[in-house]
Amino acid sequence: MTRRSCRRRPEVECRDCELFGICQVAGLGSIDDSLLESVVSRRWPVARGDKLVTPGTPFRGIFAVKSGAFRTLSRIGQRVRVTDFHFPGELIGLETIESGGYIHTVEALDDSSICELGFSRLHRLGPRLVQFQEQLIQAMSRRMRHDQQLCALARAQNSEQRLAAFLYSVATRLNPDQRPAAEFRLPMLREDIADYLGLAIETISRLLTQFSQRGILHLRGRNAQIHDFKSLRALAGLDVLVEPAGIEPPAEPC
Amino acid sequence: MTRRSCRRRPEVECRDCELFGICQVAGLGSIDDSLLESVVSRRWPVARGDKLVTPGTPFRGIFAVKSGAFRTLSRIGQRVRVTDFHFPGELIGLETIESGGYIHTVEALDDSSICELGFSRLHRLGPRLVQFQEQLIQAMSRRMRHDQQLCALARAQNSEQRLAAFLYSVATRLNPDQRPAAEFRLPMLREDIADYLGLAIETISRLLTQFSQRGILHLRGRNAQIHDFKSLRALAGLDVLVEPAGIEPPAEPC
DNA sequence: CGACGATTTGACTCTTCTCAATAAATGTGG
DNA sequence: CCACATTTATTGAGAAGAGTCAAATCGTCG
Repeated sequence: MTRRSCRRRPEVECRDCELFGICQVAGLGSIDDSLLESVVSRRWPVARGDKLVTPGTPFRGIFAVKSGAFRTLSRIGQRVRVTDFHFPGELIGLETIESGGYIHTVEALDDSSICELGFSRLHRLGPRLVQFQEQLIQAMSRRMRHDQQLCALARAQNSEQRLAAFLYSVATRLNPDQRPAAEFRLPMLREDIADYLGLAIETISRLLTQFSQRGILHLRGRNAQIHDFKSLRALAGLDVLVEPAGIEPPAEPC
Repeated sequence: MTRRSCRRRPEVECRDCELFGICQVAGLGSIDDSLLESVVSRRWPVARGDKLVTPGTPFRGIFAVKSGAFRTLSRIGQRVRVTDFHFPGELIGLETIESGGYIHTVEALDDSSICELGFSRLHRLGPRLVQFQEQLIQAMSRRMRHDQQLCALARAQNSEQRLAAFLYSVATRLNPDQRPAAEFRLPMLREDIADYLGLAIETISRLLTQFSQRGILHLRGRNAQIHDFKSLRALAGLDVLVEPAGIEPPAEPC
């Protein structure tokens, strides 16, 4: 295996993938491996810049990012904007199950690889279909909660909080153990971040310089280093006053 | 039937409710009505200001708004903010299926009523469980798509677009036929809107005055009238250039 | 090395927020 | 049903935040 300079292409382990519960139902790692193979297409490579789906692509199944990163482009009125990012272990296409066709574009930000779970082959699961659906419902529910939190942060009052929350989120999602990485590679352009957060690219740049000067984090090109997690969390509005353990909060709003 | 002045309390029809597909599986309107009754608690009244769930409430099932309106309050860091609204026909609690417990507060903005679908009684569906789950997956998928669109609009560059998109969304969601109503009652305070959109309450107020002066819409207290749908859609960034019918868009980003 | 795209920085403008003061609504009790 | 108290909404003025345009660096890749 060749690798260029320090660029590894980390691949998420199946047990850290949102598809895992679903793959397990299909017999992942058991004697029933052939069942899994017949439902999930594993590790399909996607080159940087390639489009996984475009508007009009019919829904055939959901994808799980195995390595790399993707961005979703959506048409908002006359303008095309970045509306989502997808990192290893995350599912793509959940919002399209019902409608039957994609309305946006999903594009690889890096050379990536994905697994695909074909919905047309689900009948092969036979009596395991109920368990499969259960797993899917749980994955969707988890995702909805996550999206809601992210969405709330993206609506935050000021740009500083939005960017801090975004970086914290990316640092966390790029790390298999779901804790923010101290060092990582930002797969998207400043322009993508600006677009996604609804800010000007110059604002992003200035904030990054400022964060760096304050010793919170440092971005050199695409290489990111977080120096002060506590401050970053605070900026992002993620810090919660530590409640005395064991004491239930009263039945008051949040 | 008595009604106070012009204030009806419109109740959504079952066929316009997101729970409908699910209720149908359980035999809504068929000879099997008793099955439905044993799974869905129908038309439970909730007084204005009452909390449907608070942080720590265990998940027992999902709710469907039958009449009235609700808001979701979430703790974002130190601050409690409005993160969602729920109108007749919409489901509440989908993001909590997986985690087992609510982390936010859902509060009635008006006297309202809801149906509850208890998850502990699902086994009574027997062999229909597969169809039930199918319906639930579709409802969740639909909701994810909707939330994504809303979220993208809420991140819009300027306050004018955000507010226009919000009002258009509310006008649509308050109307059973899913087209924006020309006249409706805004169930939430300006403060709720400001909080939800991440804007100052004064900004909301000024924009509303401006919209009114431009003849787009008029808000007197809580009574809203939309005069110019086209302009409102344009402001909200919802206008799409009409593509020549029958011609597929090229495989380009959106 | 050199060219091109990406990012940063500066100067200036426009938008949105904050604080303060009114003005409407809404609710309450007589 | 009216007067008063309270909450909610609007308006104004000045300050801070974020956007725009233009120019200068930085980085990457052939």
